[in-house]
Amino acid sequence: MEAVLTLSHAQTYTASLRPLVKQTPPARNRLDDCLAHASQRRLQAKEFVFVEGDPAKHIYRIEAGAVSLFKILSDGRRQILGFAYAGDFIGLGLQGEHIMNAQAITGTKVRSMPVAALYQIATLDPTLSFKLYQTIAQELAATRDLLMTTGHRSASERVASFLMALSRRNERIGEAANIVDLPMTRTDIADFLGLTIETVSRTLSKMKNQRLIDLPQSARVHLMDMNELQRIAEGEGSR
Amino acid sequence: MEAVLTLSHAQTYTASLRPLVKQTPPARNRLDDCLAHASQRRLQAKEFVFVEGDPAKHIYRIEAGAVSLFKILSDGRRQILGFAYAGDFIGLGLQGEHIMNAQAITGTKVRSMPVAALYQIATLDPTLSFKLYQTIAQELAATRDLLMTTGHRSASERVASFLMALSRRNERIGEAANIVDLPMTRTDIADFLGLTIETVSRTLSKMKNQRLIDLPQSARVHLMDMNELQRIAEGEGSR
DNA sequence: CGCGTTCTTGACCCATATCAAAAAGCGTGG
DNA sequence: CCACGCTTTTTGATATGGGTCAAGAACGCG
Repeated sequence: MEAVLTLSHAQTYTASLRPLVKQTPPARNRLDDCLAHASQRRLQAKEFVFVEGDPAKHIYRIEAGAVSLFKILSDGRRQILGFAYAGDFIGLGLQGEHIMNAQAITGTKVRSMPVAALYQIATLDPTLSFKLYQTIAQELAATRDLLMTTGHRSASERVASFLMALSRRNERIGEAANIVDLPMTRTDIADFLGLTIETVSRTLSKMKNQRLIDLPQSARVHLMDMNELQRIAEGEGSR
Repeated sequence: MEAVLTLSHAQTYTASLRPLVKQTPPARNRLDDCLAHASQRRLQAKEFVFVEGDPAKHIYRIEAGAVSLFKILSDGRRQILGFAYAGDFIGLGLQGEHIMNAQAITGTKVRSMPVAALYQIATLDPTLSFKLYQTIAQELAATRDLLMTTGHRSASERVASFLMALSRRNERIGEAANIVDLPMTRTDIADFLGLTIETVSRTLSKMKNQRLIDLPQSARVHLMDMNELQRIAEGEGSR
């Protein structure tokens, strides 16, 4: 438990910093201004945006691609805490060090700005502080959701709730709710949901056989029966 | 994911609002003043301090006893998110509704003050806002810890890390690190760690047989080999 | 002392992990 | 365009940790 404030990313699971951007036009403009001048970086899959222990001097906005956020346990096991996509902010640490790793899962573009600049904007626009507060509260809620998901649920429930979360995200950004892309590997999904890759794969295959989903490619899922998937995600399935 | 700020408790696992109280004498005094006048409530075991959905109008400081904080899944399963003990604050919701339940696990005394009063104190002492921010950041870290614990770990690892967390808390408040009280039931521990009561019980019995702990009473644990327990907690045990 | 609750222990079973190998993608270079 | 090798995914066979069901034992508590 670090003493300093370590809000260290703005995004897990389904949450997003988007509300911040939407709800405060002045801050949004200043942020965008700042980010427009900010340096852009291109990353290949598997490159790191930042690593646990790095000084948290910048925040990053993902322009394109996707990033996984994870911690490594002392025995080498990995827990992915969330995925961040285009439009999301990550690395929102106000001081100290990053307390997790951020790694591109596909080709990714990010823009970065110094945390100090964010501070300054927050000074100019006091509501931004509150928005930051909201963001971390949202993130806490997302982490709790994940905890509930991995704590007691079966493999089918976990996978179904993962797919439905991605579907809801698509809906939110105006894309087809019934077609879900999986830019992350099976290993990433497994480490997020607390399963093994084999179980993730088997569970998806089983859902395919049950005509709940289709898998035209391994990185693309068609949700055929979203009602049933939702029921399974909520634990009302075969249990 | 609620839109409003829903910092809804100040305490999970090992974290505590104590730093806030320690580090800001002016706020501390005002808080204490306010709490001294505040109404006290006595609760028996199993009585609720507040329930999910209640309007979050007050914050509570636990004067004596212990409280569990939990959410109920749609299928009835329960996830305990943390335990709060004397000195801890709970129900720190700034607006909206409580997003979890708080239930006494033993006879408990709490004092409450209106959230509005907290607001006022925060206005007088701007550092309090930052402390609140710290508190929620700390809670996020605690929730992530719990996620790491329940996500991938074996029963022994979970139980060991639970015991060591309680031991560290004892150390922090100046009590014997090697004697741990378990005011909560096995069911509570199980719902916290994502196990069943039988597995919790068996794991404790196994540790007793291995002379890692002693169980003079079911609610009291003597940590006989804290080094080994720590190793197990970190996943370096029999794995 | 007796009754209800909680805890412990035992026997069995099942979901998921583990180990292993085949199949499917996918980029590279000819 | 195909062939090659590497990585990722899928599928199969088996093992096992913890869940489930059941029955005692211990512990309050009136």
